Amino acid sequence: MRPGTGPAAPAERSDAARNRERLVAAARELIDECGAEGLTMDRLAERAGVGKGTVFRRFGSRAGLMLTLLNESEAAFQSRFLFGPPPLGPGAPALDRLVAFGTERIAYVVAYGDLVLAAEVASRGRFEVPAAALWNRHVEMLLREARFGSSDPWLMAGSLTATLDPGRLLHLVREHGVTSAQLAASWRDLVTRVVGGG
Amino acid sequence: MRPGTGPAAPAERSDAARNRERLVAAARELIDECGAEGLTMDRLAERAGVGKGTVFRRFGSRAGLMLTLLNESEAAFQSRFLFGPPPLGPGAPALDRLVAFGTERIAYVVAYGDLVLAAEVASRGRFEVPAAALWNRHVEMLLREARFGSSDPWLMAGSLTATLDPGRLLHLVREHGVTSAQLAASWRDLVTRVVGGG
DNA sequence: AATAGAACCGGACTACGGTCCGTTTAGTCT
DNA sequence: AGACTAAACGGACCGTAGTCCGGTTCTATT
Repeated sequence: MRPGTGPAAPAERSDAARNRERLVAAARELIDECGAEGLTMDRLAERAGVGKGTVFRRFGSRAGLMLTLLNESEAAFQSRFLFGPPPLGPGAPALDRLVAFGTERIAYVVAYGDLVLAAEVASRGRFEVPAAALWNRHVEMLLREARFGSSDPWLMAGSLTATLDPGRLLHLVREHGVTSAQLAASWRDLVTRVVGGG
Repeated sequence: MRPGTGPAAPAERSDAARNRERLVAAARELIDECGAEGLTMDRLAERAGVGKGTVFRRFGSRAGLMLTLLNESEAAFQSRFLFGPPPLGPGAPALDRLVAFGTERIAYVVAYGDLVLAAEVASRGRFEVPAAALWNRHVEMLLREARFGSSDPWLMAGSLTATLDPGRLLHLVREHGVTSAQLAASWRDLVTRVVGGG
């Protein structure tokens, strides 16, 4: 993905770089025009003027493509809760950070909607997304910091993040008219009880 | 699905009934032989000696088929927590019933594994499963009964049941070696804190 | 029993994600 | 420059879920 990341990254070939740019640009166009569900791998290949094999070489799968498209904003979100200002970033009490984490995640999911959904389709991949492991650990750390006693904090963190599942959140918003504010309030309530009850 | 269910159920034609039985039997055979992922709609049609269109007429989709196959055991589970003996059924304190509900659900999901997973693939269908709505209401009722104060009990019930997502549970069991007992303990801890903190 | 029409049947067809492998091309080394 | 190698390329190909429609079979009505 990012050349220069590893110690022995073998330098991306120029034609590959050109095609990657074309593909990403074409993908953004298609999503603007037809929505995320209108983006098929065949159409993308045709639009970008490359073969279908090239698309899969780049991104591995449709989910991988979506992940790439989300990469920027996803990375921004991560650095915000890892290094950013409180209450999301370090410096605030753990409970406040937990509440902020959920609130921001809800806003993120609601904003990017279909894209997030499409990124987690791969039946096997729904829990292999590297970001998911990071969130889990982050929440686990905050639980420990909040003196979360007894029981396995890692499992509890998984339960809490499961609550933020994009499919669920978007379903509630779109089919039941639930607002982001209500979701955030419910999250606050949940984590407050979980942390407070320890 | 079940003839005679509705007030004006137009009586299933005999050939349709015969084919339905053949299909269900063939589906069970195929799952025994190849596992749930080895059951394709084409193979099923061939095995049952009917056309592919017939399969889709009966079940609507692959997820619908899986739901049909699960129907019996699912119905048994439902009647157990609706009418069965305590602590799962009525008669026990709400918190005990909540704990029992999660424990039993976890056991159910781990037992039926792939089948449950296959039943909820349909991206749109993951929350349209009628049973899901029932569980949600059941948990909501128990929360209210436990004097769950402040915040929306329906949303909180949704959060709690999201925790029991089959994909998540099976991932933990299969990829991380978590046991049903650990999952049940985590669930007990979660609901205890949620109810206790109200 | 004959008839009409609804329900059912089958399998060809489409769209899609993903794989494969023979061909081409960008870098590198002499 | 010329040759060599590894990587990238492209599009034919596959398996799958789901749709469609012309032909067939059942059931109700008379």
